[in-house]
Amino acid sequence: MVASTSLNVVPEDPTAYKTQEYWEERYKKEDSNTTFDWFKTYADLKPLLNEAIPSKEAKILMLGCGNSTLGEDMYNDGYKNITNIDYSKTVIDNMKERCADKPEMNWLEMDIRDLKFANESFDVVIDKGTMDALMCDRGDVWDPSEELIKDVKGEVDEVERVLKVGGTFLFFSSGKLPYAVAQLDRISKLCTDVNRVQSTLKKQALLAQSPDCHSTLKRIYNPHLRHHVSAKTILKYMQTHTITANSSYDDLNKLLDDLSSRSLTGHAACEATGSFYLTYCKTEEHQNIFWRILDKNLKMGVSIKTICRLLPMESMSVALAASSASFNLSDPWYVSQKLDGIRCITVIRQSNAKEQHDIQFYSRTGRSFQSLQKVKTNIQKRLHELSIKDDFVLDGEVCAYSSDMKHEDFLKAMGQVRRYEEMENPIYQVFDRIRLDQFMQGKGDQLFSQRQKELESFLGTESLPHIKKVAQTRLTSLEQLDQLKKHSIEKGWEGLMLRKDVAYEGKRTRDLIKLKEWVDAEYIVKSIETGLMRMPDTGENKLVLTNVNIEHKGYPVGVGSGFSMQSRIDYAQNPERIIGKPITVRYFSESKKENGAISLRFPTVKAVFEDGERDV
DNA sequence: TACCGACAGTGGGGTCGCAAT
DNA sequence: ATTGCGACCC
DNA sequence: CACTATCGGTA
Repeated sequence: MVASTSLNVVPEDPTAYKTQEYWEERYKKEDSNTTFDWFKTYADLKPLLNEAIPSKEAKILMLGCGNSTLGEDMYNDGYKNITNIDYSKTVIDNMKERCADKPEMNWLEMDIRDLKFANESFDVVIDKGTMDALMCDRGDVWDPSEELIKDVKGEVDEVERVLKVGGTFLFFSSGKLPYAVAQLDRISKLCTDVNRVQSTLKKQALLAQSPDCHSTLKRIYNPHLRHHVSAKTILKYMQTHTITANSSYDDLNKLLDDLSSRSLTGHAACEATGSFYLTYCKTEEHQNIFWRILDKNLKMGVSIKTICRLLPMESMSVALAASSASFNLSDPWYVSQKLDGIRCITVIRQSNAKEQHDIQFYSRTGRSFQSLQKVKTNIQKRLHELSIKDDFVLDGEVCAYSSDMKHEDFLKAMGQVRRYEEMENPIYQVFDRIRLDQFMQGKGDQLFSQRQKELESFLGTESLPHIKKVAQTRLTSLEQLDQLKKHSIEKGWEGLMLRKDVAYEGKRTRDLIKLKEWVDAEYIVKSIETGLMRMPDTGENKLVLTNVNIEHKGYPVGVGSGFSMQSRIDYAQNPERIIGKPITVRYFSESKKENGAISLRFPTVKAVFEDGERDV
């Protein structure tokens, strides 16, 4: 006998499985010796059947037998009294012939919704995958059509009628959910499991145990694949537009890919996403997980770092400074100006193709900058002059300057660096040079002083346009540091950077320290805002204070950083304990927008004075 | 045991691109 | 031309 | 950017 390979018999339209025409055609085309089983063979089911049908003498009715071997296998197992029905004449004829050596078996052409048997004439009725075929309605198994309900009810009613009192209906279903629902279901369950455990090791173990979810997890946590639309936007859109539950997507990942690649934007994105939601998210569980996936926020205490350990993916990490630390002067330290610009990592690859070098600029988080053509041209020129062989990375800050060229203008830099057009007058202030392989590894072997020498030799003695080396001062005494601090304030610098003379490390480290002057001031809390936050200990969401609103020189400023979780909870429950009360806010400086509006840069709460007592 | 680095998750001001209005 | 949102700089 | 809180390994 030949087992049919499903490929050549799978219909283009899956709803065909419920039609008589499809099966008749299929059985006609196939060799009469072909067998086909949707799922599970007799060997799988034997223990179950033996338990459910203890008597070999039982009178058995097989609904929609098709060319399955189930009937024959049962016969060979001792169940002789089997009546097989199917609504395809072809298959019944074929089967009669095939089982000519099994005289006790009956083969009848019949519709399962209209049985021609007397009431109470069978001990056992078996349906294996037949109702599944009946239910092959495209899309929505949770909102079936009238017709489907009628068909299913027809079968069940008939079974009930022909079964003896106390008889058995054995119903085998593949229970297959639409693929997208199964995807959501898997992730949702994994998510609740992972959220429940606190230990990061246990979280990792659980994630490792669900390989089915890995492809989706990988794309959700990939920081370079953004969805460009949020749950909030879709929900809002659905309130003002009618969306039908007939999604053309059957794979969650495909929808997300189309959102990421901007194949879907604007209303089309809302339409497709909303439709997917209505089609597949029928339970609260599935709805929740869908929004979380869309927002790339699974809320289970796992983020990119943990996912990367399990499912390695390309990510860039750079050296970052700690905000303050005690440092031992016996170690060699270098001091330099802290520049108020935008971090820029330049990757320089010496391509084999003669004259051209590959030069790419990246932000601190690995997004590439396209606006630094002027810097690129000058690096290119320098590379020509030197004919350097190895690949390396320049690390520095892209700055824009005020008209007098005395101060960095951060907002001006922001307005130009991340655009597609060329930046007018970028000044790339370089403070480090790392060999590419070491940068990629996030760990090097050259000391900072050695890297500085290489940087100097690359940049040369005469100054290049648009590129400068940041001046480093070797620190010899604490008095010198105080002097430098004073100098920094006089010059109006953002602050100072302290560097230990150590090997490169692509992470936040205390070998690199930033020193800034902060301003403390008191304000009256005008109002508060509340929202949901995930409690780090339990993983539950609670209503808490998210931020307070104050007024600085008549302009509104929000402050949200600095509160402990407990005080957030307390103030959300008792707003009167903070509204109208004075608070201490620490900030870096005032900020001025083009329209003259004033605000505060990096504001944080330091103290709350509720009726004389201080608390945060 | 007490400390500390790595992670996750929360908040601020401000700018751009993009699509809708 | 303006508005609102998402993403991403600090 | 600043900040809080937790886990898990190390001093």
